[in-house]
Amino acid sequence: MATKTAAQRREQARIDYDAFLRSCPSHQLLGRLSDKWVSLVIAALSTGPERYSDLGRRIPGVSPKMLTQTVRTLERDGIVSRTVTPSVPVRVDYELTPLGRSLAGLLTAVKDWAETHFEEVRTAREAYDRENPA
Amino acid sequence: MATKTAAQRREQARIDYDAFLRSCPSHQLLGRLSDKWVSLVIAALSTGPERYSDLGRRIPGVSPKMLTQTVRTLERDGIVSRTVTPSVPVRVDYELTPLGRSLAGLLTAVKDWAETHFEEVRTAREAYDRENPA
DNA sequence: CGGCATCCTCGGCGATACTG
DNA sequence: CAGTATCGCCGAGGATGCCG
Repeated sequence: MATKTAAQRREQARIDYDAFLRSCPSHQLLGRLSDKWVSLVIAALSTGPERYSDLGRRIPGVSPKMLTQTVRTLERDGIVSRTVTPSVPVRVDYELTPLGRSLAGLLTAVKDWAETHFEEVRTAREAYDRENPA
Repeated sequence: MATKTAAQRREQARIDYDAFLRSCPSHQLLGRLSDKWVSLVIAALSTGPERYSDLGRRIPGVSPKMLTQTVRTLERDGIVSRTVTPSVPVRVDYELTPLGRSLAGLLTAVKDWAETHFEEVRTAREAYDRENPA
């Protein structure tokens, strides 16, 4: 068939989107921040440096794998720094870089927003659920 | 065996985490915002009301399903409003509520941060990749 | 046009076990 | 202690088709 299917058109859109992402820094970083654990790790580090296992304990439900993965990408992006102390046993500390601290400030603002407006959201949800009974 | 395995301990942690989430509004909303499309939809609406299909076009790569899903939860949370004009064909407009607009301001701040600091991030990535080949 | 139900895939993530 | 390697599952999300 000569005419494109909806799927083909959307795939084209995906390609365009990738190109768009490559040329659009902000969306790239925005996407990174949308990761479930990223905000939690940054929040956990915003009060000061933390060891690997302490981090794991402060973020309930995270697996070692995801913790490492998250912390790695954040290190790569220059958001956190990783310090290895070659004692026995080894000790590894993670800490927000200045860059990371500036970002943490913004996330804190979002968190504060969530706290102040949660009541409104809850009310809105209840109203919505009342009007749209399952 | 009487002693708990690591998995059991983490599952317990998950349960604790769920309870924590239920009692901790900010993390609940934070989680919601971590959704990939949420920030994009809010960003797309921050410049003004938009029709359903226009939204879809302004957010490359989104499927109708996800667009609807995202926009629904945002409506439920009182972040966006949905206006149906029962003409033929139907016309549906989405718009940020005042609540949504206050949130959009914060997300814009994050976006601005991303734009200002993207160079630093890029540099950090290159340095990291140079030191950690493959 | 806008939207929902259904099916199906595919990769993210958790569990487990092993190393420096 | 701080990871890495491997496997397997499950559910988010894309494709498709049908309604108001």
